[in-house]
Amino acid sequence: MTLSVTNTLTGERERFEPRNDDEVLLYVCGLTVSDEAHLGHARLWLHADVMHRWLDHEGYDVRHVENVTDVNEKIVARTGEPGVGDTEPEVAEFFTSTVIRDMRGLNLKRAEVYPRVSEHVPEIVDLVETLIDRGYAYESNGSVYFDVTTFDEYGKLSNQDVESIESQGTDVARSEKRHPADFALWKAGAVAPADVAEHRDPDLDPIEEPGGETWDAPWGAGRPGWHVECSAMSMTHLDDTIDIHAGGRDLVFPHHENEIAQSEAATGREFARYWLHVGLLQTAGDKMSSSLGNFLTVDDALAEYGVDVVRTFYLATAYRSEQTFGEAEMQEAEERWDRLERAYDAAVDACDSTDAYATVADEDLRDAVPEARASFRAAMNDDFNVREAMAALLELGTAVNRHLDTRDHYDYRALREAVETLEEFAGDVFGLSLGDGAADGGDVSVAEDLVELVLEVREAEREAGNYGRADDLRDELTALGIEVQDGDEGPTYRFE
RNA sequence: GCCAAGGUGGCAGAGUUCGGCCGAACGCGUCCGCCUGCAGAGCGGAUCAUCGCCGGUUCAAAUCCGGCCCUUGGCUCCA
Repeated sequence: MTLSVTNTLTGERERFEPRNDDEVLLYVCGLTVSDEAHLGHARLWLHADVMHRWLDHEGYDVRHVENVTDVNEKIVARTGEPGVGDTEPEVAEFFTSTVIRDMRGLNLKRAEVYPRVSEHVPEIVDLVETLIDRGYAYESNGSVYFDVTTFDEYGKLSNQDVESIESQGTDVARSEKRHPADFALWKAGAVAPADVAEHRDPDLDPIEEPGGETWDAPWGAGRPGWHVECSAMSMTHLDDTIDIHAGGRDLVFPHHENEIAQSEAATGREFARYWLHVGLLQTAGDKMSSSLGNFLTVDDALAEYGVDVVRTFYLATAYRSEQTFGEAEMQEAEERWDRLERAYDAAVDACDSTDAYATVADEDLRDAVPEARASFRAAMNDDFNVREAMAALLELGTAVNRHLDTRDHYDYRALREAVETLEEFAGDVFGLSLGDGAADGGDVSVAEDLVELVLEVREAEREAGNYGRADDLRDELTALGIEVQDGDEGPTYRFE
């Protein structure tokens, strides 16, 4: 069973064959740290994370690099905001710290490195010089532009002709360019007040002076253009040619198109073998976007739903499709996650119970485990079809529940294999926290003792026929986030 | 206008790469049954889809071909 992926470059599903048999170079286009991350950004992170985890699981050594763009007009636009920072580096550092907090909160596997643009200016300057030397770029008025007419394959990623691409940039920039589709590799000087005005909070004082960091270059002081960073950092930290370059679908043009042009023009080699693009998160018809103001931050979402529900939400849709965010969708995610976790918990409890016998065999459950494993692997290898893979896990959960429901004595071996399968796939590959649901803060053991004490009292009331009192106790526990379930062998409970 | 991605049941959303296992998955919702003092969870069952429209190819199409309609994204900062 081999992995196949949908490559934007060819528009087709292709068998995934990395440059080296056992190593995958993965570059993820990270975000510009000019604001807190929202659920749209997190969707890319989650899918990149699951890809990383799956490749890991399949035995590849994954070298994952994810950039942090800390040089940008929008960051300059926020300088002087109370509590954020006075300079471009301060603002960038502030939001970078929130991004790292969010990534941890989402239980993402760490990338090998999170390179910052501000620390790679020398590499960027080298790249620009190379492009000028090789005749692909030209200096104009202190800025440097990539000449799209010199790169025959320009437009190959987004399937466009150079002539059909409308001109980019401001009037000033256009006047400096030879071809309207040429794009900036280096911008002369600091950021002009006019360039930040549209990003500036109208309640704050407008920025009057040119701002932001500048660096010296052979063409004079200035700032990197907004596409070179990824080329330079990808080649610096990985290689001239990498295996997977992932990003949001909105980056196909111009960002990724320009990355290909500048990288391949500079090295003469293929820049990335597989281009994977994650569909955008929609909210009620529109994409979720900072500029539209219709977003929920990662931090708020984690506080409201918890990491497992948020991850399960993303696992409900294949990465390349668009996904809709809404209250109903989050509730469904909660149900799905609860269902999976309950089945897992039930299987663990059954394994530990005295009804689990080594001599009992349930062929249905024994068959269900390898079936689930095979389905999961097939789904993941089919362009990371996470929803299909989750379906396999949920079906295994149903098989476990059915076994527990219909048998007096449990098949220990089959249950143990089911538990291990869920831990391996739902836990390691999907990054869900099975088995440690109550482990987030507080003195859990005391809490458990107290709950059990309350339940003992409640049982006494039930036996005495005082159901009203018993129901009150249950309601109060529910209000505290403790779900009580009465079964044949007394009550069980779990923390929400 | 140009480029791209989509249009599948009440919702959400797989399946389209390699046509038949799709009489359409998983889940949510609704209804019934089992279980239960009740509830919940679980299990069983039911409900619910002429797979955007029209035409074509084929023994066979959600899946291939052609045309059309609609939605979203990109072409300006954007994951």
